[in-house]
Amino acid sequence: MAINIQSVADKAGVSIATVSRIINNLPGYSEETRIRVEKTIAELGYTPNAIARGLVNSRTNTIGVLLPCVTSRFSSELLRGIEKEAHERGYSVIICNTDRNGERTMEYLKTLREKRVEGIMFVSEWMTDEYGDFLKNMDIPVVLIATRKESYPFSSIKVDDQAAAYSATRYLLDKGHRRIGLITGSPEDRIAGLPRIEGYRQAIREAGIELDDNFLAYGDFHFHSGVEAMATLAQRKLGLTAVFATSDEMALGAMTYLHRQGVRLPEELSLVGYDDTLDAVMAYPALTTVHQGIEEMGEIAMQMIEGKRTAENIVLPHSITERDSVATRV
Amino acid sequence: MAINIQSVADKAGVSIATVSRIINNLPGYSEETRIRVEKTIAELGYTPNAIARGLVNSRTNTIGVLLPCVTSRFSSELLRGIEKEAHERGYSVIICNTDRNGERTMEYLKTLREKRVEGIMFVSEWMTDEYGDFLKNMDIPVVLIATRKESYPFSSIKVDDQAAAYSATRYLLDKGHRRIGLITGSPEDRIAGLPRIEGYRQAIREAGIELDDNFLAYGDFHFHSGVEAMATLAQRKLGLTAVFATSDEMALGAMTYLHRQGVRLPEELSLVGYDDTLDAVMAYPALTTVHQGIEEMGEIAMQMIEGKRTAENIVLPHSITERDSVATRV
DNA sequence: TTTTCTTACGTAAACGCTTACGTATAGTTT
DNA sequence: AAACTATACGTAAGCGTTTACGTAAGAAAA
Repeated sequence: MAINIQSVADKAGVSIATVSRIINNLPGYSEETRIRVEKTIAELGYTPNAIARGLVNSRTNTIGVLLPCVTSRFSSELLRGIEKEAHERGYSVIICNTDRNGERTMEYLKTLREKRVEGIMFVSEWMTDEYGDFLKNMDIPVVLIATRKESYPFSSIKVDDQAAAYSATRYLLDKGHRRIGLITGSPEDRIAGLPRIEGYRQAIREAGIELDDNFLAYGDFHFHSGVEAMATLAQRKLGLTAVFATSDEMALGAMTYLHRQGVRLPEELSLVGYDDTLDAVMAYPALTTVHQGIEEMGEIAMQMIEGKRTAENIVLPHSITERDSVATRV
Repeated sequence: MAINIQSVADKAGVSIATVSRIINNLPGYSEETRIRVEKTIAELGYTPNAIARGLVNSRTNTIGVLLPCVTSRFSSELLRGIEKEAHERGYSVIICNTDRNGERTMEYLKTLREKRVEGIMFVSEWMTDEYGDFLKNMDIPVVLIATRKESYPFSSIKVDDQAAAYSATRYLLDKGHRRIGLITGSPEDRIAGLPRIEGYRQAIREAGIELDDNFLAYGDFHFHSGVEAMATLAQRKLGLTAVFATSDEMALGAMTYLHRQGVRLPEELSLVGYDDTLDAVMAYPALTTVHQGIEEMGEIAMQMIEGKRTAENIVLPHSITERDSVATRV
């Protein structure tokens, strides 16, 4: 049988209460006993059982993170921020890869509830009523990352997608581009799809350019869809001088297509991405992109969970980080 | 107060034992009571407390994964495999980002021990005696991924680094290259450094080419070190026609440097990477690289943990996945 | 009819802790 | 000297489960 607090107490000749006080740094024992008990703890190699502890003080020091795709750079960088902050504050993080699957998501939610996690982060996905009701019922802090849902009392942290897309498009406009394509998520995607399309449209409209849906091509934010979307756009022969892709990965996809076609970047075509992940710096030419402090988002999310601040909605500032994928059009 | 098994029992007019039997699908109750209890469970929204459960049957259904860097593609893809298999088997996974920091690693190890995880995966890093002794003491299945340590009774799963590097170099040789540079980790790195250098050397030697340390440049497996290493190699004016970089990220770094210098790829210089992550497919030209089934490694690792198979050492096969970054030299 | 099984439960101990409360001793006040 | 206080503990209840064991009632076997 594994050694527990009782074994320590027995061997040290004290009660378990005293041992407990000592390991928890509470007052109520002499220096002498402290030394003796600590010595026996070391000798026995005793480790307090967090499960038993959790049972009595209903604390698990654990949070759960639900994300649609662990392998995306966005997720990785976010996770890094979350994990860093969590570790500093003594929390462990359980990851849940939902694969955008509703059933899977509910399974995870149930597991997290059974395991009594003390907070949940819900990343990048549309919050359905099923998830929302369930989470509300759990009655623990939940923070929505890169997504939002007004109708639930959950905190959220994100960038203003529409404003960010507006900035990106505007940036291209300011560089003299007039014929700007958009590679984007579906307009039915109310999180990362529609708002960015609207931001793009707004900028185009304001510049006095006529809106034309032929300038839009749709993808799923991943690489391959980016190459295909770019191919679609190219086939339409629109005389584009720039393209804004609403994820770095899709921008890289577009680049690959363009390279294959022998298009010189950025001389013949400028490209702007979205996210500012490592992909952007690793691209050639390095990608000018919409910066959102992804790691920072994770850190703040963790703080929100611990602060037990509820229903606070943070909109993080965005910016354009300029690299080498955009040329000025004279 | 939260509702527990007692509330359910009271409301349904049975004992907690019966409720327990019902939720655990054990025999010992009539169909009639089952229905009634299940109804009250639903009404009350009762969820069994995994913490309490864990306390009595000392099972947590949780494993811990220690990795040096969550943001690398290797980690992401591995994590995906682990997570997938874990979820299927009813396990949760706690991630621990060690940042290659010994102190941090020990902290995590201690936390994981207190939380009574049922298995630990240790990824990509050198297993020190401090870690090893600690893990051995925990007396739970541990599997070493992409690393190995004979002196401990831990399972491991990895590719034969030396053989893989040999294959990659040999591949280049077979394509007619004779002047092949190597961008690699430090020879002091006994996991991913030295063995790959040795594999490279072996192939070069076998081809009857004289070994020259000027053909080697060192990096840390990440992007920036790749561009710098390539710059170093270029400055030495060795007349290289090919370079083997022992990580995809470093290969992309090399590509970026070469693109900047206007070197045509692969016509003027061929490049081979290592890992076969998404980075390789997203590069331009798409990177020919050493394939290791990363996701599969994660899956198998999880199976090893659950199977409680101990001290089994799996060497996964590797292969070269050909893409567009290598030209044949006539 | 008596004995034996089976079914359908209930009781209570155990898992490893934390913590409220009690108590004995020694020291300090009055 | 009596009363009080502080210190250094120990006792035991409780956290929410699982499960070994006991039991009462009915069915089947003798």
